[in-house]
Amino acid sequence: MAQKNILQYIILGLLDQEPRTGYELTQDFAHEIGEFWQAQHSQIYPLLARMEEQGLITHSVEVAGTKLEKKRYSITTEGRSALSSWVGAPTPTMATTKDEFVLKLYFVQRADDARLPGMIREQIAIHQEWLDHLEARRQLLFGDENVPQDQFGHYLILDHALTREQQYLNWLDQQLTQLPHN
Amino acid sequence: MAQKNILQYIILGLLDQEPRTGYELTQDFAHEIGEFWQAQHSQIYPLLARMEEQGLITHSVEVAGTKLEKKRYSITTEGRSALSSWVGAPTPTMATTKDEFVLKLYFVQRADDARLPGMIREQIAIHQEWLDHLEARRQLLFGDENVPQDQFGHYLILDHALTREQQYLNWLDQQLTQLPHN
DNA sequence: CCGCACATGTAAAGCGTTACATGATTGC
DNA sequence: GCAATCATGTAACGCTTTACATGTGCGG
Repeated sequence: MAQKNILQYIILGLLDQEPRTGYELTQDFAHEIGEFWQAQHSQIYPLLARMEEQGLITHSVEVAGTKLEKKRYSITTEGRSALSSWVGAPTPTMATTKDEFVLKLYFVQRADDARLPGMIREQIAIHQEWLDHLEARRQLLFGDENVPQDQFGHYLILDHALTREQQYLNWLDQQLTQLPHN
Repeated sequence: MAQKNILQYIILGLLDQEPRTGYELTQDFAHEIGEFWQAQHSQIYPLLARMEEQGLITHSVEVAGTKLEKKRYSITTEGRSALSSWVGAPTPTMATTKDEFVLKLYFVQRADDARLPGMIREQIAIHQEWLDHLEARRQLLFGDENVPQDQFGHYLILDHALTREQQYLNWLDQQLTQLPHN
């Protein structure tokens, strides 16, 4: 019910690239993957335990310093097979976007509403900052490379996120300039 | 916690336009607003009761036929004030997107993966259908009108959704043609 | 030695979907 | 009469976020 544990497959995909600790997975969600899926450590740690029970992953313990134990998880054959059938399966459900700002716009009935310019400018600032972050990230990871053979998937989704943000900003700019007496 | 009951404000916004029954609100989510937020009747009816307890809305009973009682809800002064401060408040959180397809792309490491063309074509079909639906909707609601003074918010978010879908489709098309030996 | 990042968990609560449940109205 | 739609609810379950909780390692 609810949704269908997509998070599990994301974790499998990440562990398929290389073994990781729960903490490192959490970082990935905070940075890399965060454009397309969000998850906190409080969701990740219990899920890792459940996935290990199901035989999708295993872990080995690393000791850092003198005491600190890290659990480094890796994907099993069974896990690799589950990942593969997820990727190969049809994806009939569209992306769901929950955009609070756009909803607020819906309830602004009149084009001359005094709040509109401020609301739009606020969003422009937020999305501009995000776009800058994404561009820096692409530069860092791929430089001026055009279409890398390696890490192709990563390149793809960064490109997707960049295109999306650029379009969102364009749209906001356009709406701002088209407002009455502005 | 979790999220901050945005649904509540959407309902207030809809009731601010005109009084509605729970059933009608459910229809609105299935059609109008469904592009931007989803909600089932099982979430709506309990929330209406809670909102009435809080004094944000009230209802009067209509009898259809001989027995069937409908509860028609309307917004109160208090509700109108809550709605207004929501719209006026900053919206610091960006839209969150959950896109299962793009995630799958992330885990396709190589550009020559045999599954890619099929995966992308499937998404093109889905998004094309959605775009057609949105265009029909704009035509129906606004015809060839350019920027309506009335229903401005509705026009805005429809335009936003259209722009977004168009960009998504462009991106998919571009990726498909740029695949190796294709 | 202090602060920040690293590292791993659990608890509580709300959000959201699917399923269960019931009955009335309307048009054919 | 029968089916589709109108109309209103509850229950169960899983997903997601926020908060609570604890301890180690490392660099300045």
